[in-house]
Amino acid sequence: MTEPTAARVFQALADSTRRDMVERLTDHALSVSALAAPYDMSLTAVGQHLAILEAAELVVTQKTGRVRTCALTRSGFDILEGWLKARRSRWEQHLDRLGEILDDDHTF
Amino acid sequence: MTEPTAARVFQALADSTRRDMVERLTDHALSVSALAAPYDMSLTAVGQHLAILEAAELVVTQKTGRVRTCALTRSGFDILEGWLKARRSRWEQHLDRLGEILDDDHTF
DNA sequence: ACAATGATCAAGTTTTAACTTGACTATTTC
DNA sequence: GAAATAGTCAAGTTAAAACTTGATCATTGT
Repeated sequence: MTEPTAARVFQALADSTRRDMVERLTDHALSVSALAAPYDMSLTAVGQHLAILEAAELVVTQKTGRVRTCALTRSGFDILEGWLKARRSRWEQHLDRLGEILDDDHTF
Repeated sequence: MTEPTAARVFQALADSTRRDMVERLTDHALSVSALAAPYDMSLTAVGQHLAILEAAELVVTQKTGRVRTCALTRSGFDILEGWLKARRSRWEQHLDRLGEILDDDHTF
């Protein structure tokens, strides 16, 4: 619902449990309980993580009967990629100037 | 140095001040004071943010005299891109299965 | 019908991250 | 060599995430 800014996506992926959820959802969709199974935390907590992943548009869910099924969705990842590409292209325009200041070959 | 895992990079970029710092460093290298100038916080706080960006290998710094110059560096961004690409490619192998469960065209 | 399952809500606690203060060091500049 | 500038350190506070507990609800299986 809320707009999936880069802020939301980075915040969502900053947590290791949520990154692991994304990891596991990469292979197959899962119910909330199935998603929760490996973690040593309450189902409520998992639901809270899920809400954050949904707000970041990394995950979509759909409730059928009493089961909510969770799957990855594209938009959050697209935002991430867009953010990266934007910075990569701006960086390339300024190589020269940075080179003058830091003659470190790791310089972005 | 600490290894720049995806965890560190996402955590670093989860904070809006740090994202803004990256934003500003995209155009030109800056001293710590210059970097701190726009923010309504102590120089110490800025130094702490900087340390996090360095640990994530998004920024490199170099002290010459009493001035520390900060510039973007490649590795953190490469890790981010690698993480994204890895998930994109694994996702493509499972389109079919997800399609069965959620017939939502937003499905990742 | 009733028990079990899957999930959700409101309201608290705990843990972690962000930020502050005050003192201190090293380099310049006057 | 004194004063201003640039940055750093240790230790504390504040604010924000992460997580819990104890209900509650709707759906499904017996």
